[in-house]
Amino acid sequence: MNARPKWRRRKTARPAEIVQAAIEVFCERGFAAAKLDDIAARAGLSKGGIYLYFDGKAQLFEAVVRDGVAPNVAAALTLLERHEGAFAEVAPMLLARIANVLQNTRAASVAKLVIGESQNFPELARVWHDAVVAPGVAAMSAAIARAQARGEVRAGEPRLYAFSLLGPMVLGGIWREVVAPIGGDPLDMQALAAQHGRTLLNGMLTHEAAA
Amino acid sequence: MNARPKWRRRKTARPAEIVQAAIEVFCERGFAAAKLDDIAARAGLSKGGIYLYFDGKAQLFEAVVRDGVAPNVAAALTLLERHEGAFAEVAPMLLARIANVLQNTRAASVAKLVIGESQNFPELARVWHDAVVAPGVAAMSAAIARAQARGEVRAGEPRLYAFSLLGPMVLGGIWREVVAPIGGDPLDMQALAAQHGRTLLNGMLTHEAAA
Amino acid sequence: MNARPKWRRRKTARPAEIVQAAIEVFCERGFAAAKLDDIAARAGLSKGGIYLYFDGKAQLFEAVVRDGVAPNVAAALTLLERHEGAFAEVAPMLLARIANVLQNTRAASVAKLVIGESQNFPELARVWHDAVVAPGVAAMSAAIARAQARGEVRAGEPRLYAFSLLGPMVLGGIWREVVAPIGGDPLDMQALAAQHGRTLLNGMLTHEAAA
Amino acid sequence: MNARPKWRRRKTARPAEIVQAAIEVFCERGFAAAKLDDIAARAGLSKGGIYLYFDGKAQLFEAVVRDGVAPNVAAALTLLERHEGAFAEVAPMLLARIANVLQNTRAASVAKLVIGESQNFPELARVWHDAVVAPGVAAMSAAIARAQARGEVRAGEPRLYAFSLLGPMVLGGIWREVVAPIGGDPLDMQALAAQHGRTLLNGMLTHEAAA
DNA sequence: TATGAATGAGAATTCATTCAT
DNA sequence: CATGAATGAATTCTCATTCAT
Repeated sequence: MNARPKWRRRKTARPAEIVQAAIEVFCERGFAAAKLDDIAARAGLSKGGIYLYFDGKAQLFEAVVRDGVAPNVAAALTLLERHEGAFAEVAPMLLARIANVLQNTRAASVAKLVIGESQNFPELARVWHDAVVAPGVAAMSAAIARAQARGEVRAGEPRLYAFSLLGPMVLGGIWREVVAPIGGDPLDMQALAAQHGRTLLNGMLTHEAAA
Repeated sequence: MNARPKWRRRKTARPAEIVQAAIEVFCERGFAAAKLDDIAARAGLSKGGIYLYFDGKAQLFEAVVRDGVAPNVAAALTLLERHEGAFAEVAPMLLARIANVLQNTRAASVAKLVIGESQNFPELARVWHDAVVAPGVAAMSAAIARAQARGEVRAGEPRLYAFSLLGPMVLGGIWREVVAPIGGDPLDMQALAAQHGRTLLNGMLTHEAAA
Repeated sequence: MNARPKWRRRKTARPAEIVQAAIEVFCERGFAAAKLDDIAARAGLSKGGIYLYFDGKAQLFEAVVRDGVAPNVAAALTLLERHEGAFAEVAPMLLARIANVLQNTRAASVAKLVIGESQNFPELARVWHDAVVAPGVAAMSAAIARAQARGEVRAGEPRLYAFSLLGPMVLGGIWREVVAPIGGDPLDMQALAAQHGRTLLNGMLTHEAAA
Repeated sequence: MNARPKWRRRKTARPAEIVQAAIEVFCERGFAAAKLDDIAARAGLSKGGIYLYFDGKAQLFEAVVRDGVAPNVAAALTLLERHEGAFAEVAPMLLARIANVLQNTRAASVAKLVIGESQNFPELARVWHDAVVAPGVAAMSAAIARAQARGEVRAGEPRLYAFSLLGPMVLGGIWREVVAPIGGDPLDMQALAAQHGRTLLNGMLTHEAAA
């Protein structure tokens, strides 16, 4: 009677806790199969409590996507834009960082989620596009274009080069998410990043840059 | 009294019609959000009728995956295994073919589906792995290893080379499925295949083979 | 082309075959849980074929009840009415016959069925009442009343005597149907009939008749 | 806006209310024909609400059987086991009590239910057997054997005597459940208990005990 | 804030019945 | 006569959302 209330969590911490729990459950089950009950249980509150912080399942999903990918992308982008060195130096660093993020964060899971639900949540896909995909591809393309202007990279569509560079990492992420869990051969993302970087740069760089 | 029967007897054609309708609906909505009612309506029969041919939603989903991807993969594999020419010739053909399949069939949609539901349907993911992924990667790696043995391709892990080769096409498929529909810049798959093939081969081939 | 039709069963035999199959399935599952598919399969025709002979599930059920009990009751009744000997002779014979019927026919199963579905099928219960129960109790009571008139049986309500006589056999039937199948101690119906007959007659008969 | 809340919080009372409603509906319709909608309506909540307290229809059915019979049986058993008087005194009391229970409770209805569904729910039948039938018959047989040892009851299989004693009451219960509702002659259970007790004891007791 | 009982709209699934063949 | 594909109404069970407490 005299004492401590049952809940001790700071109200400011709650939304983040819920999102964290939601990331886990959505990633494990997908949007439709995720139950608010499960999310609430993992977040340590009641189902109804979620509605104090989010308007509903869809809104919670949006929050998950925003919080789950955007930060990592932002970090990668600054790397790209700020770095002033040769493309042959930046590219491997970027690939290694992507490999690292895909290995150590839920980014791949969340991306998978967005991919799977993009038809059902077009607004969401748009958010993701505007916040993640478009800036990422644009920054990448711009960096490549600058490298071309500097004579480091051969002629060619910068955006398609960006696909060449990023595609294998995406495939690697899918592999880790989907194939490895069901018994497929495991994949060393760092090795992939290294060999792919080496090979692709070898194909992209001009003779002068490669020298 | 004047005419049309409520239904027509179509025993042999039905399963394929249902699977076709199911592919459409599952691809549009995802597994959980797909309603048997919709599938039935598109297939031109009643909801209950589906159960004459399939044991339930999950079984229908399995049929969709089997029928929706495997054939295309099989075709690509034979191309790889049968072709006796130089790797520098086969690779571009293969990429072009993949671009073609991703543009003109539902393979990418179905793949997206499997990726999204692989946790909820591990058996399904396994089927897909055994029928599609493992053979594809294996054939690709083997072809690369043979090319290395012939002195055409530089040293390097064959499987990682396969990822380098296929990854951008996968990314392209995702782009077409997810990004383009919500207003992202459209992507020319053939151009991607061409430029990527050129660039990567440039990086993979030995000096002799490149000559 | 030239020869034997696929079906050889005489059309006159069909209804009985269907009823026979229906008795089995209804007794095993109860009315609601019995599937026409099962009945049809056991009867060796298609589900639709049943409708050539019966108007529907309920009508088939009625036929089952009529055919499943009435004949045995009729036989027992004639025994009761025709026999001119002393009650002390008739009663044990009757009990033995009942024991025999309950052991060797589906009468108990069908009775259980009617008991269970009597609320859902009042007409059915009525048929059963009019054809089986009322005549049986009436004949029994009349025989007892005659025996009382002859000074063989003590004073008392004849109908209640009938309950005393028949009740244990009914209980025995239930035991065999319900308790024995799930591991209850088996019951020797003949022994029950014998001991019960001896004991009850001992209590019913007047001193003169018992002498 | 003027008032009544859509629902009231009644956590502790709910299960009993639901079971009560379920007893009614199951007894009236049988297991298969009983609709959860009806049960919910009678219990005063919505269909989905039942699932807060029971896992499904089958589990609710089990609860009904447990709550519907066991208590009455327990009471009867204690009567049998505790009473120290002569069998000639206990037996009529027991029969009168059974008559009373069958007249005033739903025991007969529930028993009918179990009998009808025993094949479909073997676990249920077993519960009923273990909780009701076996102990009842055992206690009865033991009491009779003790009476035989005291020289009150004639030689004979105690269990068969138990059947002789109880059978007519069971038949009476069936009559009230099945025959009376459809217009059969009503049955006075107390009169049956009295006359049957008198008659059967007359046949069971030894000369000394009868004196 | 927080709870969790209650709701109610849905969806999958079953199966008696019909009817074109 | 017979079939069995097709129907569609009925029913169980689920779960996001609400709201009295």
